[in-house]
Amino acid sequence: MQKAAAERNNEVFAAQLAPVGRETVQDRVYSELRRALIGGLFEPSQVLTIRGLADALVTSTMPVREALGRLITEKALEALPNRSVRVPPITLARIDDLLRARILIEGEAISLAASRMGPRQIATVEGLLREWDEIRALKHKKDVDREVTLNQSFHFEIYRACGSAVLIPMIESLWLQSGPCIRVAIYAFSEAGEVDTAHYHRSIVAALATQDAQAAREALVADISRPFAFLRDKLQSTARTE
Amino acid sequence: MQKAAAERNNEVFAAQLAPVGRETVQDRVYSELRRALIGGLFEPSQVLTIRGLADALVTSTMPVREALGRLITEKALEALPNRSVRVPPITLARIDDLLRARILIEGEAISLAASRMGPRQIATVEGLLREWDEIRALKHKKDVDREVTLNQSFHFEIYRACGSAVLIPMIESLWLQSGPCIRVAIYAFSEAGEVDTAHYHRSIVAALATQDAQAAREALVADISRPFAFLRDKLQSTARTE
DNA sequence: TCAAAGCAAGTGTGATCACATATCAAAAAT
DNA sequence: ATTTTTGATATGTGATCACACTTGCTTTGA
Repeated sequence: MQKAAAERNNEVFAAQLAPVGRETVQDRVYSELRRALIGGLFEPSQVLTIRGLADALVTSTMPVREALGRLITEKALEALPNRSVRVPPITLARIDDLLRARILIEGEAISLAASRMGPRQIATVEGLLREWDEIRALKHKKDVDREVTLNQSFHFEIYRACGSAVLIPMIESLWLQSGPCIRVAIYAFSEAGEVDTAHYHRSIVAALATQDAQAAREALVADISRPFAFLRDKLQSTARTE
Repeated sequence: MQKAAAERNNEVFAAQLAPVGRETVQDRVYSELRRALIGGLFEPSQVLTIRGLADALVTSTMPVREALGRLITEKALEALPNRSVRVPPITLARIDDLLRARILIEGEAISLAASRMGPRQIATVEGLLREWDEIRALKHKKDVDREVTLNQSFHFEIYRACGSAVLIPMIESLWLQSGPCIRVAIYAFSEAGEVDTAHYHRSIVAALATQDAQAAREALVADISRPFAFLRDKLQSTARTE
């Protein structure tokens, strides 16, 4: 029986075929909504409807409602008593709460990663840094989508190295929750004259290269604290404008 | 318009009617599965089927499949490539991973709670401690379900006081993931002659009463580490027996 | 003129059906 | 006797429908 299976596998391997995968529609909807949320494509407090999203994504309601349910349990979306769902509004208490949790968990993750990243992984994140420099040199602005994606790749490439199957999903949940806030902060940055984001990332990489866990943690804290602090100020000054 | 609403409210309040609530079937299924998972009613590696659960819970498949999807995103259940779902198996790496995350996050939560719990909340958890003593004095054993519930109430009564809407759902997810493991540990305890669990809880309460965050954190770490260490030893000695 | 009732469109929830795939045991072939 | 094939059963996924509830606007009545 095992011999037969091995033979069949050889047929496949000989032909150099890659596994085709079986992603469901629900998975695609879920991924798409995640991407939109982390990228801040939805406004805080925006209400989402099942049929509206199903139309926009060109599917039926079924995959959408299940994806929404999953996002609600991750606190990426919020179920109102009306049974409608919206992206959670930004409050001062919430951004402080989110930042504290991110410092705690992402700090621990990068601290673990510091002693586990080989030259191979260091090189990968350095590559991402260079890519960042390139797109910044070329275009002057407005490629914030690309920047958000690159930032995400940079951080998660590091977190993945921490080797914890428990912490990583939690960090993903935290990013999902801070996504809508962060986008607001990014816009605030670009209209306030941007500070050099890459600088923070470079000091993170420097700390990782020398396996200095404490320095890496501190550099990371500085990196993620900045947009939150910015957003906090902005929120306090505008007071109530909705 | 507001006046009219107020009048209607007065009618209701006069009659002393409580809001009736609108819990959906899906919510009930979800809660029930959560309870079962945290209580360790499912075996690690056990496969769950939608139709099987729907029959057991006397509903249709629809609420069950959505509840399962939510539990999968919380890592309380695991989606196999077959598209079937099972409760995650126990491995040494996983219990170490879970324990580390729980120490990190629950430690932070209790540390925050230490400075926020008033005499009111302290009294509540002391009440839970007394309740524990009572059921231990009466029955000699085998009320492990009651004990599990009481343990859960004790911890979450404290965590709720930390005031973080971000950390608490994460802790719930961690309990969901460690539930199946813990039950194994509890059985191991009862056959190995039980150590006094209440002792650890009492030192937690003592630390909280004096608002000593560091002591509370240490006592908590000792409390939650114990079953994991026990389970770890058991797993290593039995080596492979499945 | 304004509040209350009524009506209509929109929305979430749960049930049921159709279909593709997985699983497993029995039968057939080597 | 072992392996392959085959067929029956079980299971997850997505579509569609019926129903209840919400919401906002229009109409009615004072």
